[in-house]
Amino acid sequence: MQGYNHKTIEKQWQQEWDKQKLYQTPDQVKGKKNYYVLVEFPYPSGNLHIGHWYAFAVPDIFARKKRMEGYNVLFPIGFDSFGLPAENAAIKHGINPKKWTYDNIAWMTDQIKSMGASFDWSRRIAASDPDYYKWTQWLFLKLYEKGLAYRGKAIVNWDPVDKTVLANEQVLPDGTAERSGAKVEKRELEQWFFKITDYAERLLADLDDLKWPEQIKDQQRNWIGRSEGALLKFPISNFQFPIEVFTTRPDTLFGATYMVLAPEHPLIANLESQISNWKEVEQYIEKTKSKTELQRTALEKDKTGVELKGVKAINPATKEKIPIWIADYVLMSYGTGAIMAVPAHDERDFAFAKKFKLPIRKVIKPPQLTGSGLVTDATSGIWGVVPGQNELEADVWVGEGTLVNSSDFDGLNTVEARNEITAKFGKPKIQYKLRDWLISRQRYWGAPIPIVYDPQGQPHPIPEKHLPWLLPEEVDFTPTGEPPLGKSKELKARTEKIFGKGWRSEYDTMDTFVDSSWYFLRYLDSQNDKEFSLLEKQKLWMPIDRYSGGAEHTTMHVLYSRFFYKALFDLDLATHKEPYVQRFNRGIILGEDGRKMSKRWGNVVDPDKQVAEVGADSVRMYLAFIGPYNEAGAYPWSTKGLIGMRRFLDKVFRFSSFSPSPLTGEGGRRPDEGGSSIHKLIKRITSDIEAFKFNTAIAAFMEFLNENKQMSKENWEDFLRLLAPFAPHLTEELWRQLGHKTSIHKEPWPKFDPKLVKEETVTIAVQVSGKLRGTIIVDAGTSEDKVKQKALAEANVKRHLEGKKITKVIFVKDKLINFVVK
RNA sequence: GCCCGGGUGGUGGAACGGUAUACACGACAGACUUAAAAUCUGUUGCCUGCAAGGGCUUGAGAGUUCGAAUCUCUCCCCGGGCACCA
Repeated sequence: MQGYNHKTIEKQWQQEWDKQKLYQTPDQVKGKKNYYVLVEFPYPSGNLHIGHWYAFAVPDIFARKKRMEGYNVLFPIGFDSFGLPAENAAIKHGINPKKWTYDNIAWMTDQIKSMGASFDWSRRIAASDPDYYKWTQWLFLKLYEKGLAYRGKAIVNWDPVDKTVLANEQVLPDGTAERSGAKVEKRELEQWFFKITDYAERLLADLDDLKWPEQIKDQQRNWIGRSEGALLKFPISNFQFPIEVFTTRPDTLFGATYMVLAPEHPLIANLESQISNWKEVEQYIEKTKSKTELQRTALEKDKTGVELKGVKAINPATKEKIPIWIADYVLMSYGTGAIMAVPAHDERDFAFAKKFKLPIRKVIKPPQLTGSGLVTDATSGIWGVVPGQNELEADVWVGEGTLVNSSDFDGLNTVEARNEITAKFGKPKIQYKLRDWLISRQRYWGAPIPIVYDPQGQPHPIPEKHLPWLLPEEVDFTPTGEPPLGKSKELKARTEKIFGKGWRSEYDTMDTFVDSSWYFLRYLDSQNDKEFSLLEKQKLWMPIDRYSGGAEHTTMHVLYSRFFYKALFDLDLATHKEPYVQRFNRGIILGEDGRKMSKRWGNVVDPDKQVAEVGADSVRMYLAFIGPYNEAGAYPWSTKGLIGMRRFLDKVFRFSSFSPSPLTGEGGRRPDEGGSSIHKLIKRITSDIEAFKFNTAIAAFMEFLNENKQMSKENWEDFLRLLAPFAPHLTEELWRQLGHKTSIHKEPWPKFDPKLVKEETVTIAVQVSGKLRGTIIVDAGTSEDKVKQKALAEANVKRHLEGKKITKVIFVKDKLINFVVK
């Protein structure tokens, strides 16, 4: 028997750790600093995926190492257990979503426990527990009081066959419903929003101080999408209200030759009596409504639009009357829903102007042409295209330059002109792409929004004493057009009993991103039924030291939870400005064929099966070895590689059996004579784990074992301590075999002696004109002169220096010597 | 189109501007075995040479430097995010 029996070992030690409550984390331990390691809590989909292992078992290495270093480490776990799949299972198979969810949680809990991760299960939470969502509702009410939760109209996807609202993912690219196949319509419904846009500036500015990977910060910046520009007003002839536009290029105002309104723009209806082609306009608006967001944007450059005939706008700078169009390339949801079109300096406006033969006027001279003498004359046909003659080849210049055809502003550069034109014709405005967070879901399996409506339809918050506002249990899921909660007799009776006849509860539930926006605070005080998370406890743990999760959550979950936390901070319900000190996005594990794991490809790796074959320690370590964990790469699974890792652990196991028994003193190992090598290993492992570079740490273990055929008991014990976070079961077993009565996981992290880390001898590269011609071995710290002497004595170096003159010698201590020759 | 990452052996990947290809997988050869598996040992970037050695090599091309996978510029390709955002 060459290998070890992982089945017995792993089960035995997991039970033992559980019995000893080894990973239960007290709020405070005297003399220990608190350290919070967080992984995103999983959705209880029903079965553990290899990705879950990657997400939990690898950061566990880090958590364990921190614990051994003497920190009081919180490494909690829970379930993000509200959401659509439970409800789909209910509709499809008639299973109760609650039963489905909690069965999954029970099953997955066992699966997660098989990892041997050091989670503190005593703090476990589940978003769908009334104990939990009570506080989700309570926090909603806090935001509502603060004016950060409001009701507004929003357009939703409506399935006319199933008579239900669909999530965007349930609408196929061709605009039909995934389930019913019906053509999805748009409906405007009253929805609840969180005012995340109020925090746009802080969400953006505070990124600067975070020590996160720039990539993640950039993605958030992009998503927030800050633009500086101006609001400008264009009067409409014979009409009292002007059209207001947002533009980032007020400097091009003199080139605005027409205007475009989004088809949904409210002004259009007010202008009906003046519009001579109203029928055509109406048709266009109808057509726009029937398009899905995807269809509307998929058409890309092929622009459509209709002129509002009979009305004109006035360019405030040139006083010219310019036509007004409506077109769906202008979005109601950004800026003011209207634009001034400057076809000479905007590619979209240019394409539109060409198609509909609208005038193009150049007002910016590109810097390249300055002084070239090529183009100076506005009548030459190259500068400033006369209305009606825009078929002439004319290019778009969207860059900076010098103003022309702009009356008093001629000659100014675009940057100056932006300020001056804004000052004269409008006012500065900062615009964000970020929209308010729509949290209403016309769904069952979520936290009910704690709002009731009086008989007049006015919303009222549900008083705190009625929380949790329970999700009704017996609900009919047959899609009928009525929201599931609207069909609950119990909910109706409950509402009327508490609030009075004619009152009704809100039927929508909250987006699950609300649940996950504060879960990390509940772990700190998971049993508290008086507070969502005691501030005193938050002070002990927040902010989170390391947060590791999927790259797909960068712009949604991470941004939402930052917003939530900031809002709580403003309400004195949180202790810091930012929740996460460090955030890492992990990569993904691909199938053995290099494709994304999918039933379709038959390349799904089942972790349970792998664990049964080679054990949890091998799976953990293989995943840690597959690539750098601090980069969000995509790594293909390799069963051969996994077996290779098992081979390494078997080697560790066999190595141990040669060690001297503390009882008998027998064993084939001599005391380590060098004594320094383990110190180098300690140094490497320590810094690699800290940097989340588990792959190179494991390589270091392998090298060490390859190089050291024998080892002192002390060094061997240090080796096991270092390996303990990676292979917690095997190291525990070997540790106990050495006679120790307490767990290796309670051992202190080995320390290295800086003096012993230094190499005694070093290999120095000898180069001639930058090319390697030999190596010499010298004592560390040998002076330039001595190295030079020895290097020049090398035969091969001599040969290359033959007949050449050394013009320069570059010496890098303990590294290299380079003779530059002529 | 815009914003980020990347491009290194047959494969996953290592390399503070200083000996490129650590570690692992795979492959090949040998030992053990009746045999296979397992294990152990050795070889393994490419070209050339009996050997010592020499030449080439980090997507392509240029530049900076005594010295570049690493820094700069141009281009090509791959991945991720955003996208008619005015």
